[in-house]
Amino acid sequence: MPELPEVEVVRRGLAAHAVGRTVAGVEVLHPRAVRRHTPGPADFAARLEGRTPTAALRRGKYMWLALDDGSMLLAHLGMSGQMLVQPQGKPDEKHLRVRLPLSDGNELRFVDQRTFGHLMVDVPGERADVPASVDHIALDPLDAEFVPEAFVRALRARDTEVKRALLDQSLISGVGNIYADEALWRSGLHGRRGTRGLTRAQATELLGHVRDVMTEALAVGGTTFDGLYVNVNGESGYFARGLNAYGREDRPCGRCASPIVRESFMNRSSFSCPSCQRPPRRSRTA
DNA sequence: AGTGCTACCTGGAAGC
DNA sequence: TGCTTCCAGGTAGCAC
Repeated sequence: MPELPEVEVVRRGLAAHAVGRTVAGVEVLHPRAVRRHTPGPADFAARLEGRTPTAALRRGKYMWLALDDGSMLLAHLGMSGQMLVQPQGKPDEKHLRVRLPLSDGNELRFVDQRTFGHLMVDVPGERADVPASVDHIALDPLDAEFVPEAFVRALRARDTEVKRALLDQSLISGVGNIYADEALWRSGLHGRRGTRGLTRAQATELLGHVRDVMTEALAVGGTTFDGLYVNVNGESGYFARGLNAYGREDRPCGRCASPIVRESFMNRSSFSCPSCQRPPRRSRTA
């Protein structure tokens, strides 16, 4: 499940293996992969063919290739998306959705089992260097322009639950279910705590843990791609190690040994320590 | 305006 | 063994 660190690994791979090559062809094998490109697959292909990426950029979980005509190839990996650079002629992956042969003999492949991810050709939005479709996405905590104090202020001004806020990409981007649970565990906060009840110190500490957990995962994830194979695979690397809460139901908390509990939250699972992360005494909305 | 809920999708795991 | 059901979760769009 790609969150910010995994997407950053892929961005680096694209910077190394796609930038500077010209798109020699476009093959959309599954139309759903370009569903956000509203003019359709044929237009998608026409806008890409002959273009040359000049840079690989990212905000939160979105990444894009800046193209030599000022447009952008925007990609979101969704739940299961992968961007691969493979030699042309190598057998197709089972869930190959889009193929982009490049001028150097390799090809960019978008592989996505669950098809929550997508590609589109976009135009610049409010800022010339960010696609219009990414305008509504907040800066991520690893962005040089991210202002911690502004985030802390915005978080405390929200009237919602703290985990919900962490997952809100218009407040802070790049955080998904896994790193939200990990940052909350490190902070000793239950995800159902209200944002209004957080002190400035608590909010600042939480942000610090978000940054730390992402930075640590990036350091591990960075080892998963080598050579021409640019991989983002949620199962590899960071998944196996370093997680203190996510996916650890019934296993002992690393701080107090209480069994980690799983709760349903926003139609997904939340993992927390019942002792270190006390739930709010009453529902926020009660 | 801001918050919250749900559809979208596939295949491996778990249940019977 | 083979079938059915559950589960994973990021995001847009819509309901309230």
